Amino acid sequence: MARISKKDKIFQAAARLFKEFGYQATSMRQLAKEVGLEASSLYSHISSKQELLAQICMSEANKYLEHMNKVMKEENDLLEILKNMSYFHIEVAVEDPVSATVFSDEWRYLEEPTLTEFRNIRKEYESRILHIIARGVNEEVLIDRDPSILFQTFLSSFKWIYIYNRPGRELDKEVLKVTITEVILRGMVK
Amino acid sequence: MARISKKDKIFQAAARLFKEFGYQATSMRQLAKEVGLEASSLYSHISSKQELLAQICMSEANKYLEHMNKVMKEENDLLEILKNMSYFHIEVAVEDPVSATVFSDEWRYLEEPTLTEFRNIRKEYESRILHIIARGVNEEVLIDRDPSILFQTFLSSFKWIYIYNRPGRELDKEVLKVTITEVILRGMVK
DNA sequence: GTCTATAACTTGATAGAC
DNA sequence: GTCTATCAAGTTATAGAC
Repeated sequence: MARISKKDKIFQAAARLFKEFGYQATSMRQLAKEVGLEASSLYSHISSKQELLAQICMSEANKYLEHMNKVMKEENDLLEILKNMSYFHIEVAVEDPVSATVFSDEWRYLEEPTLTEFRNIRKEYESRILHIIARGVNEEVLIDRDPSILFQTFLSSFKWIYIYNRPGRELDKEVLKVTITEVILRGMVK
Repeated sequence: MARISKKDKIFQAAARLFKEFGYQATSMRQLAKEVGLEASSLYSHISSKQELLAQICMSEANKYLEHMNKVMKEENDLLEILKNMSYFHIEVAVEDPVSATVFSDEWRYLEEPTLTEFRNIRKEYESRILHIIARGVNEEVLIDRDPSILFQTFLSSFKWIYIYNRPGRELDKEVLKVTITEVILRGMVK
């Protein structure tokens, strides 16, 4: 007996294809072939192609926000929070590169109302990191530069991992965590 | 009399649409409307949709490689080369965000043989930067960490600019250059 | 060079037999 | 739940009148 349902299989295959070819370039027929069905049979399990993208993006977005909530409750030290966020981003990028890529690159093909919902969650998440960085600048823990620029540079440090880290040239997760976090924090810390 | 040809207008509009909606999601009808023509009339100026993407990506790729060639001839100091590369990436991202986005995000929809050609140019470009960083590690100018990770983190520092820097919230180009370059070099330099 | 008309095909999704 | 058959709409690109 299969431990994962056919519906889950479809979602996993969809994420894989959305990552490899992009949402727009992935057809339902292609997805069906991937899970051993005819295209029409997919609609016994899901309601639309858009539903696939929506669920992948929203569950990923919530994952980041939930982790943030947890960290902010448990940790007060500014640099520890940033370090933790860095580690978490790298952890997700290495452990679930497929969902992370779709979340990062394909969300723009979300339709309303999911698009707005997604944007709101991401904005909430990002504004909290920005706020932490701005605090770091104020408290003279971080260098005295525009917090928005520091924030964007910080976040962009993680965005190459899920693309680069493909089978055959895997980088060690712990080395990635330590190295990237070291570089970006050394760059920003006073 | 128009200073730019209709063909150039088409290419500019195509880049704008490819950036905003993605290559796959942009139709020739949409592009035609943008330049005030019927879709079929576009084919008096260009031979295919693919040609539009190919020219945008290849000319952008060559731009980076040419600049690299120039810098490597004029400059020997390792840190000066990295600083120059950083400035150049930021310059391009601010001055021509449209082409830079298409180059960065839409190249994967290139078809053969252009896809291979594009990959080769990019690989050549990247391997030279990687080589410089590896030299920096060897000569103990940069921190003793995996050069590939330093390289990818370096390059990713610039990838948010053309997305973020939209009309209405422009960041000052010189401030961007100084700040991002400072952060990434402080992080990597011993 | 631009148009209308259309060819040739792919798309997401549905109807209904089994 | 899965299939075959199909729909309606969209796609890139071409043919040929003007």
